[in-house]
Amino acid sequence: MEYNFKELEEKWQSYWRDNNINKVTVDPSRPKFYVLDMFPYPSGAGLHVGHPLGYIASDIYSRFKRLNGFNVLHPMGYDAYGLPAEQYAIQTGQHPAITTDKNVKRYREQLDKIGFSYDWDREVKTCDPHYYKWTQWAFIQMFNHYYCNDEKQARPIEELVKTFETVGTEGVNASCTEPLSFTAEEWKAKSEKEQQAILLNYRLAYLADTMVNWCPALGTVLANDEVKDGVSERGGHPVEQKLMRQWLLRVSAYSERLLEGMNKIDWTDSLKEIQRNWIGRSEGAEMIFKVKDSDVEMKIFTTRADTVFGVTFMVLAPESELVDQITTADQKEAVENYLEETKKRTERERLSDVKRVSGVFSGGYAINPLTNQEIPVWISDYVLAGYGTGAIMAVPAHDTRDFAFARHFNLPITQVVIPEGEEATDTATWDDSKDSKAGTMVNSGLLDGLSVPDAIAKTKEYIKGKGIGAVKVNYRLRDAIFSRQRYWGEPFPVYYKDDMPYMLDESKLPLELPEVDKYLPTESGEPPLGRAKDWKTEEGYSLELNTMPGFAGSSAYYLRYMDPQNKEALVGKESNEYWQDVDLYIGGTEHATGHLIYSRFWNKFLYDLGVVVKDEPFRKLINQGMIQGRSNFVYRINGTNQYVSLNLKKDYDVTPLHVDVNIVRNDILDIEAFRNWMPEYNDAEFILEDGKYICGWAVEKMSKSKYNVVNPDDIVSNFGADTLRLYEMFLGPLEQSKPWDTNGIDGVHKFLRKAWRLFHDRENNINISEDKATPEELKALHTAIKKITENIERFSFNTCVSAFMICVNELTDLKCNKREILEALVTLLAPFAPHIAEELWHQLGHTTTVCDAPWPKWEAACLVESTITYPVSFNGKMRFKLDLPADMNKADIEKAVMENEASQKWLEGKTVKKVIIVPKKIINIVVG
RNA sequence: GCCCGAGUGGUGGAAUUGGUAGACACGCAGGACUUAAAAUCCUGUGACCAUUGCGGUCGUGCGGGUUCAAGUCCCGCCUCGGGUACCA
Repeated sequence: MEYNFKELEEKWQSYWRDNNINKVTVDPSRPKFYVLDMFPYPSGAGLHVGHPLGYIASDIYSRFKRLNGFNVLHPMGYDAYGLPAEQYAIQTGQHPAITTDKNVKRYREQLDKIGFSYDWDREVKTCDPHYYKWTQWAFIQMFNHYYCNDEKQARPIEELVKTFETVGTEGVNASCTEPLSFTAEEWKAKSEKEQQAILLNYRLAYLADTMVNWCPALGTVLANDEVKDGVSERGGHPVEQKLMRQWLLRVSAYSERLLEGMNKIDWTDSLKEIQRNWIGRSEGAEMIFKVKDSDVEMKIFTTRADTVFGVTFMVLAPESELVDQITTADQKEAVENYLEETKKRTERERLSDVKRVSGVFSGGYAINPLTNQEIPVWISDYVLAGYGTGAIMAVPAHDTRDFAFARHFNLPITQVVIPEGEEATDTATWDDSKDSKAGTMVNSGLLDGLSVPDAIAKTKEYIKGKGIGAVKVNYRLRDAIFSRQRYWGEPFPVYYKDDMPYMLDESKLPLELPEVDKYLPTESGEPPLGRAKDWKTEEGYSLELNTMPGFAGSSAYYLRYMDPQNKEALVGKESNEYWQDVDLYIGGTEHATGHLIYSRFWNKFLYDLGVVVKDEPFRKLINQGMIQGRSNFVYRINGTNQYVSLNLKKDYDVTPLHVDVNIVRNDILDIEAFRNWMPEYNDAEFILEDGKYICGWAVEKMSKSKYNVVNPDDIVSNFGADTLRLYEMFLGPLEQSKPWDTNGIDGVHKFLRKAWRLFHDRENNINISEDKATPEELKALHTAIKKITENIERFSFNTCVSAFMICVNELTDLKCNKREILEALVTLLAPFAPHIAEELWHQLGHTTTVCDAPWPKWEAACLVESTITYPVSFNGKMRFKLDLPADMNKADIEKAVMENEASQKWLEGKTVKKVIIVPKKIINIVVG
């Protein structure tokens, strides 16, 4: 066997391991580079061929940077807490730690076979107490800090306490759950418990009664980003709204900084856009509407204060606390019925039923502060309690939802904006609200005749001046619910005294996850930790029963990799100052609104504390595309055990059935393997075409049930890790989603064998010439150096592989076996196919690893052409090619073309209007 | 609905700033070597017309436009993928 990938891959993997080739340490004499893959959750199914796509890309880049003299940090670890292991524990009674351990081992085996250059000494696991100690530590810090809006950073809570003691809330501008106001005397008069309750209103990690997404099937609450389309992202179970006392992180305090920070990071526009939408900044005004015959005031948020003359009713969210205060006696029953009805609707029903208009009149009236008009106050679930103030001014003429509501309940509609090029019309004739982004104001008193932007500005001035409102910026981003009623997660370092939460002393960390007899809630409905024996502090205070969510452990793991063994700190100063931040982060786009927001928040908080030197954790981020499955089908003739080949199926009545893609090659079914696949196919019969059974195919999600899962281990054992690596890259651009189709893999495998043969004679002996390279050979090499270097830098790995193929094809044609050429070629190949490169490098006589070889530089002198093959076009259509000296000037080129025999046919009977010559590119002659 | 992204041969894809559309592979067809197979190598391969040779016409989702020249830029649509959605 000539290229024995199996033998040499095992050999070099153990060489790298035994010689600590991938170990990195802080080394200020060299520039650092930090390449990170998104933390994988080790699932029971193991890796399929889609998972390593990003890992291969990041590994190529890491190795490339190392060859260019960088000290590269390239770690890997596991996001080991999670629901699947716990669900499995509930079913089987097996401790989730055992399941997790098993899965981690399997992941590691699979990863090792692909030849990644991870420094495994830095591996972290979120469920390891040495690791989650620092998750708990960070939580304590958040509890002990609040966010100062003036200084735009987190400050110690003691500072706030001091302010309260001296001046009360006077001058305090802090992020809080609800604005409070008290004097120093009032503060001092409060009990310890009352003071603690007030501080929770400011802490960055706080306990509050809040509406949560409760998932009964999973027995836990979920964060907003864990709910998709009203069902849980994991498992797809229904989710309902429920009021519960929960831990939250005040992520919303950092909204503006999270938004601003995106201007200085190199992420894709689409990903930044997703985050911007999720943060949802909107600039508008808060306005106060007095309620008639009462001292109740309604505060509303609007982005269109200019349309205030078009307000014909007000709407409160059903959960708003003003509902009680505004509802009149005679409407009380109707309102209560409505509240009862809305409460029963689950989140899912509400979402699937968006068009249904519902609501009830409260009986109360508000006064429009600009017109002094009385306007009815309604209650409807189309207004959300969680956004703005939970109350709106309705402008039915210019808002779709308000319009639908007004029509349904027969409320008046007043037009206040005339869109450009239109006339005012009777709103009774409208089918829908009118767009009001641009136009002229009408029916608007002092705003009449103004353009929309002018009117907005004028209204803001007016309400500010009159003290009836204020300019305000609102964010859609909610605080993150941080409690989970589950077992398999980090325990909170929290105990309760007099119903108030207190933090454990840092010296007590880590607070380790206790054993429980079952992984289910207790009979009284408490979370699983309620089953733990002696789950209390030494003093006898009971400990928190909730655990932390999945994103807790993944929010600062990139920092821990910098200094994973540190017992004194999450990350040591020296390590953090050296490694700074992640230079390149590769992972899927599915974390756009979860992990990538939370870890940025977490990092900014640590930055405020002075724990880390960088404000943003991930400098450049690339989203690799998903690898979809490519399913194969056989066609069973209905009612028989007979299967008909793809192109003959139209003559029969057939049912397509998924067939395991691993027994199909180039869409041709291995009939014997099919018969042995499942008992029901043992005596299957086939109708063949050209003696073959051809399968149909389709692109679908890669999943067990579709029998289209391809395992990287199988590819490695059939073709080798180097082939797998090259092929995953060759499939297409990294960012693009594409189906996995093993069909093309022969091409890259053949390429590696061809490359091998450049170095060896027919007897497979190394055969290298020390002669000087010819210009042709140098040109082939330097073209490849240039293309591959530039393409790695712009993450275009698929075109790198083509460049390799072209180079090896050319060198094969030139029968080149010169050291001068081949040594550089091996180095270029090392990031992509490290095993074969290491083998050839050693066969070339080197005794140290190819991982530290110098990256070749391309030389312009080797690339210059003496002649250029010009495409000659007439009226833009290429007609023939013409070889001309590269240094020929325009005039001579024109002369040469005009006199050329091939031109005459196109010039005949025509006049030349114009001749365009772009030197070294193209010649175009315009004739008429 | 709104916001992104993408549509190129039978397939994956290439064409970096407007300059030879289809690189590089897969597949397919034919051939060489071989008792045979595997492996390897060679030739052809966008469509249509012509095929005795040359050759010609069309062609990057659709319809327009700018330009000597458009896959690439502009305008209007269509389809697919992703995100988000009573967010005032």
